[in-house]
Amino acid sequence: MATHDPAGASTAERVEQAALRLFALRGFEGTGIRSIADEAGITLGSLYHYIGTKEDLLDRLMQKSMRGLLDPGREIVEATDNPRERIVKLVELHVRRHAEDNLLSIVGDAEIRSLTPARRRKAVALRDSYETLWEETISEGSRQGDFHVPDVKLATFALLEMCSGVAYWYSPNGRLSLDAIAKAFVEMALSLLGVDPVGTAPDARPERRPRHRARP
Amino acid sequence: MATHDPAGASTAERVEQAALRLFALRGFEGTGIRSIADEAGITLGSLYHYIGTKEDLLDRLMQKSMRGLLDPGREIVEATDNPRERIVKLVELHVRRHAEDNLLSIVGDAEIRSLTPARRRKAVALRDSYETLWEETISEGSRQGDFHVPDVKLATFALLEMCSGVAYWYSPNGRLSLDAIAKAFVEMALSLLGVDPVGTAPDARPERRPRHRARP
DNA sequence: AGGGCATTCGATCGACCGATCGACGGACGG
DNA sequence: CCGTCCGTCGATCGGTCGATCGAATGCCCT
Repeated sequence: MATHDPAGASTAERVEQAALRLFALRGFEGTGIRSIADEAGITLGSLYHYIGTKEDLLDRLMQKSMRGLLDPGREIVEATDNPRERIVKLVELHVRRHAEDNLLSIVGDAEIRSLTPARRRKAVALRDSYETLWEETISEGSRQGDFHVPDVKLATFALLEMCSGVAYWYSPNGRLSLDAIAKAFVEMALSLLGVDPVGTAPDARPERRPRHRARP
Repeated sequence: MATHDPAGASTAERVEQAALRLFALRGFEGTGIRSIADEAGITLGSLYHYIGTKEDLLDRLMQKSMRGLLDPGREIVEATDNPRERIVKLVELHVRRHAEDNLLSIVGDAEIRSLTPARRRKAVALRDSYETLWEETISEGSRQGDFHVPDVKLATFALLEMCSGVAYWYSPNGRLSLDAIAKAFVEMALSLLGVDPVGTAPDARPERRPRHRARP
């Protein structure tokens, strides 16, 4: 029942985790089905009682990866009016998922190309929907004068890409806690968006430090 | 002599370009040597008069990709004192190369994992050297009070990643010119770094617009 | 105790993988 | 006019790929 790699995981869960590790490490094409079976501790014949084809397995991981971003992303957009608050929550979501589920995120981001056309189209559609959440938020924020970016689409791509990179270097044993990392990325994102340092919170927080740039 | 895919390219050049296209599109492991031969317009047997092994071919592309960033990057660092000017030039270099040589950049960024350990170590060392140029620039800029970032290393990763993303969507026929894209990324990078809007150039340019501007 | 079913296994399939080889050919220098 | 040699080719190597199948096993429910 536990979703996070319990010691006594079922075989199906071990298979999925094994595939995830290997796909993230060596890529889909670079991973043989025998390696997956080995990593899961079963034989090749047994493996095929859990996966349909190798691509079915990838497709399921892919869906899981994108759903884990798109669904909470939509909730955020529906629940938040203010573009500034929205982008803060979107960045936090994106960074946290790319850190906590870094393997799934790597596969989701990098292996779209390994899907056959029909499935790739669906995956691309999901990704586009997710990116649209960001783009509309940034566009709205620019329209309202909260954000100041040279180009909405470029800012969207830049922001998404910079947050996705977390998946490639995050380690739970690293120098910074995930909270600290998320906070830093929110700060950098707002800065990139040209958000006026003063003022999201209407209730004035007196302890706010100068954030960036001490304007003399 | 032309370096950019002349119509009458030599066979060796056609082979390299073919491999580059395919590695960038399908990945190293996802590309068969027969596909490379086909794409280059020769037979499999002939192919092996130009490449050593498939990995030799990748390694050469890899070196080319990293050298194309590291060498000019070092020149910039040596020629520029001011961290602000330095980072502007580094961003321009990185974005321009990831756009103009997007296939080579994609392969260089994504296929390090496909190299065997000895070669991978060398490639990683080159990449680390390049990233150090950025990190030291950002660190120095922070020390001098020009930049204001939550964390130097996080800012380095964020900046590099956001600029690398250009390789995946740039098209010479796109909505924006490469000059415009580079300019926008410089602007976003400086904003992310919390650079004070006023004043890089000591010689006061009167026509400087309000940086982020509200477009009428 | 026994029936039924999910799970596992080893053997095996044809296709494709990266890589090698000897033969052919034609352009060019002597 | 002939020998040399670089580039090209088709054939072929052993190995690995993804995928399938029937038989054996273990477990649960009745």
